[in-house]
Order: sequence, then C-alpha cells, then structure tokens
Amino acid sequence: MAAILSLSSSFKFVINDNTPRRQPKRASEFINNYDPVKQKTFKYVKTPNFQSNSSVRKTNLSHQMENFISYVERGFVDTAIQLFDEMDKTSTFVWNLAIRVLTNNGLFKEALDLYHQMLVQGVRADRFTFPFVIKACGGCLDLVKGQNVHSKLFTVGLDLDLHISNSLILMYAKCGYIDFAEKVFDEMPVRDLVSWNTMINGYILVNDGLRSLERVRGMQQHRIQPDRFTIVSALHASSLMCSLPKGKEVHTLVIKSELERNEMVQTSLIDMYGKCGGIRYAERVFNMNSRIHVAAWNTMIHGYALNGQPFESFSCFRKLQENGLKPDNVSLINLLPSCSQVGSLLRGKAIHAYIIRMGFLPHIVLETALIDMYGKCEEPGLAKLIFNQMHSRNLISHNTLISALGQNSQYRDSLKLFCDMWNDGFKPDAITVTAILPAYSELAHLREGKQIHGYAVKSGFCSNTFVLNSLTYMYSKCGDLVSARDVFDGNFLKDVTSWNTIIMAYAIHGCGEISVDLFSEMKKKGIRPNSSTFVSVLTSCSVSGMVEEGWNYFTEMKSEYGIDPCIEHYGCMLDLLGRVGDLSKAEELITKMPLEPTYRIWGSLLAASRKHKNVELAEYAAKQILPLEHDNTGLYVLLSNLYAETGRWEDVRRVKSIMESQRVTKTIGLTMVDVKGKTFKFTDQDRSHEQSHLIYHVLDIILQNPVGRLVKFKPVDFLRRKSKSADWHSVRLAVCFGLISTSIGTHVLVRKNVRICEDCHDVMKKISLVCRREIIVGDSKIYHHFEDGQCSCRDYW
DNA sequence: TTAGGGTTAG
Repeated sequence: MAAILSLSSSFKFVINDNTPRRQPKRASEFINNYDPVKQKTFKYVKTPNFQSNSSVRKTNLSHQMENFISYVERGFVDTAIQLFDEMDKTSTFVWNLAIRVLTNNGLFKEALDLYHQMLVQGVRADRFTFPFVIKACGGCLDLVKGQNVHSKLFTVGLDLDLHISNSLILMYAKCGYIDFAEKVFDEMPVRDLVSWNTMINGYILVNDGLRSLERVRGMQQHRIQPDRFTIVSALHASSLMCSLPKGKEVHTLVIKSELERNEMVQTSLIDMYGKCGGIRYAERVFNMNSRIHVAAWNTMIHGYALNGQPFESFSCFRKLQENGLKPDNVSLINLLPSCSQVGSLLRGKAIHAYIIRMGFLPHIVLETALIDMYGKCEEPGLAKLIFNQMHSRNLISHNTLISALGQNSQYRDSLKLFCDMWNDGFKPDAITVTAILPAYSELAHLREGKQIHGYAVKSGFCSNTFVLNSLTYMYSKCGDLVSARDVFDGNFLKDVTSWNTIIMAYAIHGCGEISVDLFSEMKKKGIRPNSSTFVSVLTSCSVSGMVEEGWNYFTEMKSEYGIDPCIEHYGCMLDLLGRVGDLSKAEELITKMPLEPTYRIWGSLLAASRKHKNVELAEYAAKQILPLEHDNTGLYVLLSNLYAETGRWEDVRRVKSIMESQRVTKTIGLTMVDVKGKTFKFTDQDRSHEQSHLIYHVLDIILQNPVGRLVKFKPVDFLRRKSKSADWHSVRLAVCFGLISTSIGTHVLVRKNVRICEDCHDVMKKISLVCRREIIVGDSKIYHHFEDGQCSCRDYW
C-alpha cells in the first residue's frame, strides 16, 4: 500500500486560487478531510459562464477524465482521488470510478466512506456502483454494512441484478455467512458461470470442501462447463478434505475440460496432490510439463516439506535455479520449514543469508517464516531479533513468536509478548489462544488460564479442536482435572491429540485405570493411536503400577500399529519397572534398547534406585548422567538425599562439597496457592504473609494432633520452632493458608516448583485425614491427590 | 465502469 500511495508523493497540483495544497498521506485522510460544503469551485464545474464558453474547456474536461480513468485503471489511488476532488461530481460514473479505485486497492473503509458521501450529495448509485460497494463491505468483513446495502437494493430494484448478486454471494461468504450466500444464489433468476464459481469458492472460504464439490457436481448437472476458476476451487476443496480420491476425480474433470495446459490449473493440481499426501502424483504432473513456471516449483518445494521430505525440498530449490529460474519470496517461504524439519540451523542461517543478499527483506511473510524456523531450530534469541527488526508486524507474526518462545520454554517472555500484543491493538485469535495456553500450563497459572478460557468462549473459539485440546492440557497441568474432563467432554470433534491429552491428564493425576479405559474407548471410536498416545498410555500404566498391561501395550504399539518405540516409551517402561522395584529388569532394558540412553533414561533408573535404597545402582546411574551436560542440580540433591537416608553422612558432605565447587545451588522451593482471585507464593520457612501467625499456628495443631481426634486450637509460640525444620516447608504453609482461606468441604490445590519431599508427603496425607478435605499438590512431575490419608500416587513418585 | 483466480508464515 505504501508503494502505491507513494507513487503520487511528488505530485503537486494547483487549484484555481493558486494555493499549493498539502499532499495527503493516505486516501482516507483525503476523504476524511473532504468537506462537500466547503469545497472550492473548480475550473471544470459546469456553471452558466463556463457553458457559454468554449470547446477548449470541453477538451480539458475529456482530457481530465482520460487521466482519471488512466489513474484508476493503473491503481494510482492518491493521484486518482486528488483528481476526483477537482472534478465535476454530478455524475454517478465519476463516483463509481473513485469508489472502484479505492476498493480494488484494498481501501475498503475509505470506499464505503466515499459511497456515503455520494449519497449525502444526492448522487444516485446505479448497477455499477453496488458491486464495488458490496466488495468493500466484504473486504471489511462488515456483515451489517453489507446487509444494509443489500436491503437498499430491494428499494432501487437491483436485488436480482446478475453482477450485484454475484458480489453479494462473495460478500456473505467472506463474512462467514454461507447460508445467506446460498439464499442469494438460490433466488437468482439467472445465473452465469461466475455465479457458480463464486458460490463454489464461497464454500472454500468457510472451509467446507464437501459442499463446494457438491456445487461443482450441481453445475455440471445444469450443463455449465467448468472453467479454470472452477477447477482451481474444486482442487482447493479436495485439499481441504485431504481427499486424494476426490482430487483425482477433479483431475479427470481437468482432462475432460482440456485445461491441462493452463498454468494455474497445473499449480493447483500439484498443490492438491501435495496436500492430499500424493506427492508421487504431484511429481508426475510437474514432470509432464516441460515449461514449468516458478509458482509450480514453489508448490513442489512446499509439497515435499508437507510430505516430510525436506531433502527433496532442498533439491527442488537447487534444480529451480539450475533451470535458469530465479527463486522468489514464496520459494524461500516454502523452503524454510524444511530446515526446521531436519533441525538444521546451519541450513536455516544459510537461507537467511541468501534472503538478505537477494534483497528480499523486509517482507512480513518471509520474516515470519524465519521466526518460525529459528524457533523450531531452538534459537529463540534469533527469532526475537528478527521480530524486533521487522518494519511491520501482524497477528500472525506475533502468534509465531509466541509459539517459538513457548517451544523453547521461554514462557515468561511469551506471556510478556502476549500482553504487548494486546497493548499494540492486535486482537488474539484462536491460534493465539492455542499458542499462549502452554505458557499458562507450564507455569501452572490456573487463574490466568481460566481467563483465557473465558476469552475463548466469548470470542467463539470453543468449537476449535486445537483450542479445546490446549484448554484440556492447561486445566490438567494446573491441577484442575474436573475442568479438563469437562472441556474434553464438550469437544465434539475429538482428534487423536484430544484423546492423548485426556489420557495423559489422568496419568499425571495418578488415575492410570481411567486412562487405560479411555484408551480402549478411543480405539472403539475408531481413532488410531499414534506414538504420543502410547507415551500417555505407558505413563498411565507406570503411575498405577500396571506392569503386565504396560508390557502388553509396549508390544502392541509395534505389532498392531507399526510404531517403533522411541526414548520416551523406554523411559515410561523404566518408570514402570522402577515403581515395582524390578531394578535388574530395568537395567537389562537399558542394555538391550536399540537407542542411546539419555538423561531421561538414567534419571529414571536413578529415581528407582533411590526409592529402593540401592546406592550402588544409583551411583552407577549418576555416573552415566554426569557427562551428558544437563542441569544436574536434581541429580546431586537426589544423591545427597539417598546418602542421608542410608546414613552415609560422609558421602552427603562429599556431594555438598561437589555442589559448592561446581556452584550448583539447590532450587529454592516455592509453592503457590490461589485464594479469592489472587495468587499467593510461599517459600520454605516463609513468614512474610500477613496471616503467618495463624498459618503456623494451625499447622502446629495439625502436626501435633493424633490422627482422628478433634482438632483444638492451642496457642504456641511458633517463633521458637527450629527455623530449618522440614515442618515449615513451603507446601505445608501454602496448604494451611488454603485451608483457613477456603470453605470447609472444598479441596485445596497448591503447586510446587520442585518435587515434594517424603516428610511433606506424609504430612499431606495426615492433613487430608485430619481435616477431611482433599488436598491436591502439583509438584514438578505429577499431581498428588490426598484423600482420607491416602495419596493417588500410592507413595511412588 | 460491474462479479470469481494458482504457490506463501502461526
């Protein structure tokens, strides 16, 4: 737009009082400043004096009109509008051209403003005015304005005009009201090819491939020959349905209609085959045409990436150049996802350098593709850099960076960007919601997550499966399993991810049996499990100690579904063996697995060894972990605890000294609890809360009271307690504050940043028994539901 | 003067 508007930036013109007029920056500014009352009298206005005077003026008039039409046709918006300002505006024709130049150059709001000025000035709109005005309504996605114009058509008797009706169909479809579009189409007394094509394309705008193809069939039944636009839409419809058979049917129609040579049709065919998983067919169409154009090459590059063939994508890009063609922006945009697929930062950087060398930047889509690539190649810093250097940003570029930051665990940065985005006036869409929810999930910000849920409901995003899956995940990660289940049950278009998410939700809340039942239900409903499903199912078996079932699923994964176990699946099996104390089998599994053991694998063996007090095996696992260059804070703490539990105090001191020499500091324990819409944070031995005295007092009573006896308040001086006792761990303080701040009978939910210690775990069981309330504690790995003195983890975590 | 259009970022 800036380019178009700047074309007239050097243009200065003089009105009859010889006062140079300031060049408006935007057509809208010009139009908004335009005052029909104060307008100057221009040379060419037909006054009696002028009329009496000469053919010279008539020549000027036609010359001016010629210029005006030329500017309109060439899309010189500013110049055309400036000229329009000087012209005689009594004829509808002149207004139509001015509205046309604005509409056709994306200045929809300005076009509508001009249309209203036209009416104010008493100029009648005609059959040529309305298509532009309706197009402008569609461009603004303004249904109300569109309907107002539509109702006016009845009063002026143009409601059945062919061209106007065609415009109405598109306007309604663009606004998402396909039923209104259908009504216009069905009531048309005469339809032409454009009417059919617009209707067929309208369904695509609302993502309804099936009804689009049904209309194509209807059109043929009416003996109307499809043209290239029909075919392009029909191929798009097949892609929307991901249906190779439907796409092939349309290909037959291409042959019958003798449109195989059309470049647009060829590109659409390649695109359809790529999107429907038929990359070999795409190659065939591509290779059958010797004079192939850049768009077709670009579509092939994209097709290979979509079909998980990144190296073919790179090779295609190379061949494009070898064939003497010049890659364009789209070539690069399509190529970048292949770098992410192979995780090749080097290739990504090389392409970035090429993009800079070729002068392709700034380009908003290309920059967004770069942000995405850097995010997926684990370089969030570079993704941020690109974003900060962008000349202009849109909703998609924001969404891309939010996702990139989330993918790289930079949740706080992604939340900050989300806030900035609001402040910059970008309204989050369903994809923003999907992108930001993981940040609330991982930081366990239930209250804020609920607010996003409210926003999603209000904005109408809650029929979107991606949004619902993210909400299910958020609720489960934030400890609210009931809400997670409610969202899952309310999702009427459950996909494999929906099932994986709810199965995992029950697993991390220690309800393995329910998870396994859900897995059976999922299979009964015909949803094919994928690799992630088995991670969820094996985790469920692990949390509930279902050894036999675990092995069965581990085998079924390969035999029934052809899924090779990856490191995550082995990790789950190790957790399962560790839980039941079968350490020798766990060791054997590590030895026999065909993959290189990772931190996750040795960590699992270490945790199992600690649980079963096998110091030797724990030391062996720890030795394997140390060279893996991971954050080993947890490892040292775990080893130190094991030595302490087995009375090896010398080793405890040794580990402490290693930690000091390596400057490894124990993560500060922090527990959060939400009370009355506010989040309260507690550290160990925290006395900063204004109700500290009461919190410590209640906790003291609970700890001192024998289980089952009535709790009585007995004042004690809490300051005399030992300051470093586990009695005052943050989780206990947070739970106590939750107990005294919420109604009797309700559960108390707290979240911790590190694993719960064994002492606190026992205390939570006691609290649940003494207070007869459910206590839910989320630690860095799972949720513990304490009820009647028992924990859902069955004392293994 | 009027309606529909291929490959492209989350």
